[in-house]
Amino acid sequence: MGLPLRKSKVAPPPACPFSEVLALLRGAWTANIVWHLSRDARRFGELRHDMPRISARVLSARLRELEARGLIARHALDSSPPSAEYALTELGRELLPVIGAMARVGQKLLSEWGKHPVHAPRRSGELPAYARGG
Amino acid sequence: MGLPLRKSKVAPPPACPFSEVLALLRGAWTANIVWHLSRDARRFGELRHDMPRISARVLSARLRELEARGLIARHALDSSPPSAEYALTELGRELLPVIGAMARVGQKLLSEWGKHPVHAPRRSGELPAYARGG
DNA sequence: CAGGATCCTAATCGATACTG
DNA sequence: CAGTATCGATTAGGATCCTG
Repeated sequence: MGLPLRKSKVAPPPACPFSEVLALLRGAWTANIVWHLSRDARRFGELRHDMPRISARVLSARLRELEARGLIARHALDSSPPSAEYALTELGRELLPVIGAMARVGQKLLSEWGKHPVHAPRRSGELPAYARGG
Repeated sequence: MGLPLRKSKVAPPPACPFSEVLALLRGAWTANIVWHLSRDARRFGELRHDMPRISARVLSARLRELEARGLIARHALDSSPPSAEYALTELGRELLPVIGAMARVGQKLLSEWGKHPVHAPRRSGELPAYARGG
C-alpha cells in the first residue's frame, strides 16, 4: 500500500476566491482591455487601434462582459458618426494591482528564460501553442 | 468625419509583459496548481484530491508545462507503488504575489456583486459560460 | 499510484460581411 | 464609427481505457 494522502499541512486552500478573477481575466484579451483603459477612457475604435489583432466581435463581447460586471462604464457620445467611450469604474480599478503584479513577474520570468533556455518537456507530448516557442 | 483617434495620453502600454504571465496562467487550472503547491510539496494524487474536478490528463499536462518553464520541480520518489512529488521552485514562488493579489481582489468583487446583482447585458448576446451564472 | 493514448464536447477567437 | 451575424479553425478540458 502506498503513501497516505497528506492533507495540506498548514492550511488547505484557505478560502481563496482568485478563481473569480481568473474567470474574469480568462481569454486572451480581457486583461489587455483593462490595461488599456487604465490611463484614460477610450473609444471602441481606439481600443481596436491599441490592440490591432483583436477582432471587433471579441472586443465587443469582452466590453459587454466587463460592463455587465460593473468593471467598466459605457458612455455613448452623441457625435456624428456616433461613438462610445469606455472607462474603468472604481470597482474596475481594483483589478489594476493584479495586472501590475503580473507585469512585474512577467519581467522577471522573461529575464530568467533569457538566461537559461526553456527546458524541453521530458517526453514529446502535448504542449499548447504558446508553450512551443511562437 | 468623426473624432480623431487619440493616442494614449500619458503613455501607451508602456512595455507591459503581463501577457506572458497570462499565457502561463491560462486555462482553468494552472493558477490553482501553483496555489496548492504554495505551502508544501504535493504528490500527483494529492493534487488530484485537492482539485477533485481536474482530470489526470490535464493535471499531467499542466505540471509538465510548469516544469518545462522552471516554475516547479519534479522529484520521483522511489517508493512502491511509485509516486512523484512536485514543488515550486524559487522562480515559481515569484507567481505567489500575483495569486495573492487575485485572491484579494476576488474577495472584493464577490462582496460587491453580493450587494448589487450583476447587471444583465444590454441586449441578448454572447456571454461566456462563466458569465451566465454557473 | 503516476501518467500516456484516444475520443469527444464546448469555448474562444479571427475573418468577413452587414446594419444603423 | 460602433457594433452584430455567421462561419470555420484552434484549443482546453473531461471521460475512459491502458501501462509500468
